[in-house]
Amino acid sequence: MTALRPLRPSSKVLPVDARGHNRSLVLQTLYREGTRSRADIARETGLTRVTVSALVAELIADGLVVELGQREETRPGKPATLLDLDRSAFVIVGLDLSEHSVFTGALLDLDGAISARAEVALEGSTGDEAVEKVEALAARLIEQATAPVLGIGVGSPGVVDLGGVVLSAPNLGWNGVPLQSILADRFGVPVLVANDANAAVLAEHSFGGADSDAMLITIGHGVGAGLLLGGTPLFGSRFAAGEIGHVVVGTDGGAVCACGKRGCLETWLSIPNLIDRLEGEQGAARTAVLQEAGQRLGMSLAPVVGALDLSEVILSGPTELLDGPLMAATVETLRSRTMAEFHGSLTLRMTTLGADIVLRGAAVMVLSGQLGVS
Amino acid sequence: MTALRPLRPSSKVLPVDARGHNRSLVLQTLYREGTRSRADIARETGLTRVTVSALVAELIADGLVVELGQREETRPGKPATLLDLDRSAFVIVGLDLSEHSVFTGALLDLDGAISARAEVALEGSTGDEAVEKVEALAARLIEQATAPVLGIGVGSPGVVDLGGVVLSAPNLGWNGVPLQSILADRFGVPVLVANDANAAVLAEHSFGGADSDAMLITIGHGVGAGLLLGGTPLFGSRFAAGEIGHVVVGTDGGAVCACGKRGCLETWLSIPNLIDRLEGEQGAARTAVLQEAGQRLGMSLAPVVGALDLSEVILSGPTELLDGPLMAATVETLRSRTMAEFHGSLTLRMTTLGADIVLRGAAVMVLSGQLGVS
DNA sequence: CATGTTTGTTAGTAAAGCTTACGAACTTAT
DNA sequence: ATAAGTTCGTAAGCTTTACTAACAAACATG
Repeated sequence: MTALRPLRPSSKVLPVDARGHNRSLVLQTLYREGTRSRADIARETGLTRVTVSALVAELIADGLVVELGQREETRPGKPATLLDLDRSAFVIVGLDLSEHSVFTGALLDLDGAISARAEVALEGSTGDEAVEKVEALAARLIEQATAPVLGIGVGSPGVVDLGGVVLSAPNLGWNGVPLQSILADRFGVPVLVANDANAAVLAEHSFGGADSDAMLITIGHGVGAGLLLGGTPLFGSRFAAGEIGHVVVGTDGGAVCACGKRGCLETWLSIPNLIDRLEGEQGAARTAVLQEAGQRLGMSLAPVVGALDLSEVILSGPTELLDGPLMAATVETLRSRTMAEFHGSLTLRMTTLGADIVLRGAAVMVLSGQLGVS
Repeated sequence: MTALRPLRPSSKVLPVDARGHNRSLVLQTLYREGTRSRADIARETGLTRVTVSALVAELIADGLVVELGQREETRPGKPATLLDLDRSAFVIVGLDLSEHSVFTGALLDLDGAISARAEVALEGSTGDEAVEKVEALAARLIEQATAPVLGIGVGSPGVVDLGGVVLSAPNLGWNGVPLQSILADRFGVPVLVANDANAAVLAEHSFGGADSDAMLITIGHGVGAGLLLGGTPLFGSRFAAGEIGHVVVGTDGGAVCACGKRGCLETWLSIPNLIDRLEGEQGAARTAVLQEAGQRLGMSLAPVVGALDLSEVILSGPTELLDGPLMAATVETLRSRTMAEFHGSLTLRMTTLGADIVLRGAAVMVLSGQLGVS
C-alpha cells in the first residue's frame, strides 16, 4: 500500500553509461563549435585534459575525429593540436515519404549538406508495394555512398511510434508497418523513423535557427504539426501529437471534411482546398480567401501558443500561398487572441529550409541517435 | 563555421552522479512498491545484490530507510530482511498561495498525508507584506514539526521561473520576488517554488492516478492550467506555460475582460464571472449558463488536446459548479471537435484531491527534488 | 538427514575520471 | 642569448563505482 502509482521504471546507470555520455559531450562540442584542441574541449566541458585525451583517442580510433595539425595563432606555451569531426567520414541516408505522389531521398554529410538525390514516383502504390519503393529508394542511395552509411532517417506521414512502426498512414494504406525493422534488416545499418512534421521541426531547430520551444506547421495535402518543447520532440500519449488537421475551428460551420466533421482546419487550410477556393479569384477577393485561412489558423493556434508558452511558430509549405496575406492574418489573429504582454516576442515565419526540410530532419534524427549530437 | 546553432551546454557526468541516480532508484523502488528486501530491490532495479546492499547501508545511515525484521512468508532459503522508507523520518512543509484571500499551509509526511494545518488571512496584503505572511506561515508550521523538515514546497500564483523567482503575480503585487532564496535563507532548508497549477498536476499524477501526459485546469478566481508531458511538467519558454485564462475563445464577442480583450476564457469560466451569470437563474436557465461555459472550455481545449495528443484532462475547482452540465458540455464539445478515432479514450474528470491539491503538489516537488522520488 | 534454495556479505577485479607531475614547445622579460 | 613563465598533451597512481565469484547462514523439501 503506497500512495504513489507505479511509474515506468527508470533504469540503472553504470559508469560505462557515464562514459558514453561524456563521449557524446566531446563529440557535440566539436560538432557545434568546430575546430578545437583537447585543452579547449576540457575547458568547455569541465572534464580534465586527461579524460578528454582518452575520449578523443577513442573517437580517432573510431574514425570520427581527425587531427588537423598545430594551431597557427601565436601565443605563449606549447602550440595546441587542433581537432575536428571528420565530416566526410560518414554519410547519412535521408528519406521523405510525406509528399503526395513521390518519395524523395538524399545522401547528406554530417553537416546536413546534400550530396546526392534520388526519388521514386509513387504511382498510386500502397501497402507492401509502397514499402518496396521505400526499400528501392534507400538501396539506390546507398549504392551511391562514398563513405560508410551512419544510418537511415525516415520522415513518414501518419502516426509513428517510438520503435519506428508506422501505426497509421491512410494515404499509403499502412497500418502497423514496422518500417524501422524492415529497413534495418535489409540494410544492416541503424534506422530511425518518425513523423514528417516531427522530423521537420528537428531540422528547423538544428539548421534553421529555431528555438528549443517551437512549433512547425506543415501545410500541404494535409495539415500537421511538429512540436519541440525544451529541445525534445513531443510524441504524445498515443504518438499522435501534432495531428491538428482535423480539429474544428470556429463556431460557424464551414465545409464538410473527408473525416466527416464540418469546419476542420484542413477544410480551410490544406493546399488542395485553398487552391479550390482561389480558383478564378483575383485581387482583393484572392486576398480575402488567404486572410480567412490565416485567421482560422490563428484561431486554432492561439490556445496552443497560450498553453505551451511558445515563442516561435514556423510554417512549412508553398511560399507563394503562405507567405503573404495568410501569414499576416495568422500573426494578427494570434496576437489579438493571446496575452500580448506575454507573447510580445512571439514570432511567426516561414521555414528557411524549403522543400528539403524533412530530408534534413531525418538526418538530424540519425545524428542525434547515433552520435548524440543535435 | 558550423551548421548547428549552439545549444545550452549539457554537463559532464561523473561516476558519482551515476551513484546518486542509483541511490534514487533504490529509494524510488521502496517508496512506490513499499516493503521489500535487498534481494527484491536488486531484481527489480537490475543492480546486483552487492550494490544494493551498499546503497541501502548508506540510506539507513542517512535515516531514510529502516529494517523491519524478517519476512514472515514461508519459502526455501534464508529469510529476507525487509526494508522500508522511514515514512515518519521527515516532514515536508507545503504552502498554497493561490487562494484569493488566504495563504494555507500544511505539514505532510513522505506519503503526502497531512498531519497539521495552518493558514493566514491575506487581508489585502501585497508586496513585502505578503512575503512576510508567507514567512510567518512557514515558521508556524516548522515550529509544529515533530521530525526534521525535508524541505518547503510552495505553489504560487503567477509566473515562476526555474529558480523559484516569482516573475509576476499581479494579485499579490509581486514582480521578480525571489521567494525561494528568501525562504531558504530564512529557514536553512531546501525550498522549491512553482506555479500553483503546475504543483497541482504533479499532485494529481502522484496521488490522483493521472497519466504521465495530462492537463489540469484550475478554475477559481482565474483560470490556469498545469501540463504534464511524459511525466515532466512543462514550463514554457518564458515560464508562462498554462496561462490559458486570457486566450480568446470563439468569434462572437463575449464580455470585456479585465485584461482589455473581449471573450477571454476567464470571462466565461472564472468562478466570480460564473456566479454573476448564475445570479437568480434556476432550472434550465441555470443549466444553459453552465453548458455555455463548458462549451467554451471545450472549444479552447480542443486544439491543445489535438496538438499534444492528451489522454487525460482534469478539472480542479468548486465541484458544485463544475461537476455536472458544465463538464458534460466540455467533454461533448471536445469529442465533437477532435478526432474521435484518436481520442476515443480521452477522459475528462474532476480531481480526486479536493482543496488540498496544491499543498500535496508542493510536497511532491520537495520529494522529487530532495529524494528523487515522484 | 542430506540436498537444494535464497539471502546478505566478503574479497577481488575492471572501468572511469580524478590529481599530481613532467617533458615539450612556445613567448616574453632581462 | 639566456632565463623565466605559460600552455599542451601524456604518464602514473589514486579513489570511486559496480561488477563477478565465492561463502556462511538459515530456511524448505525429499
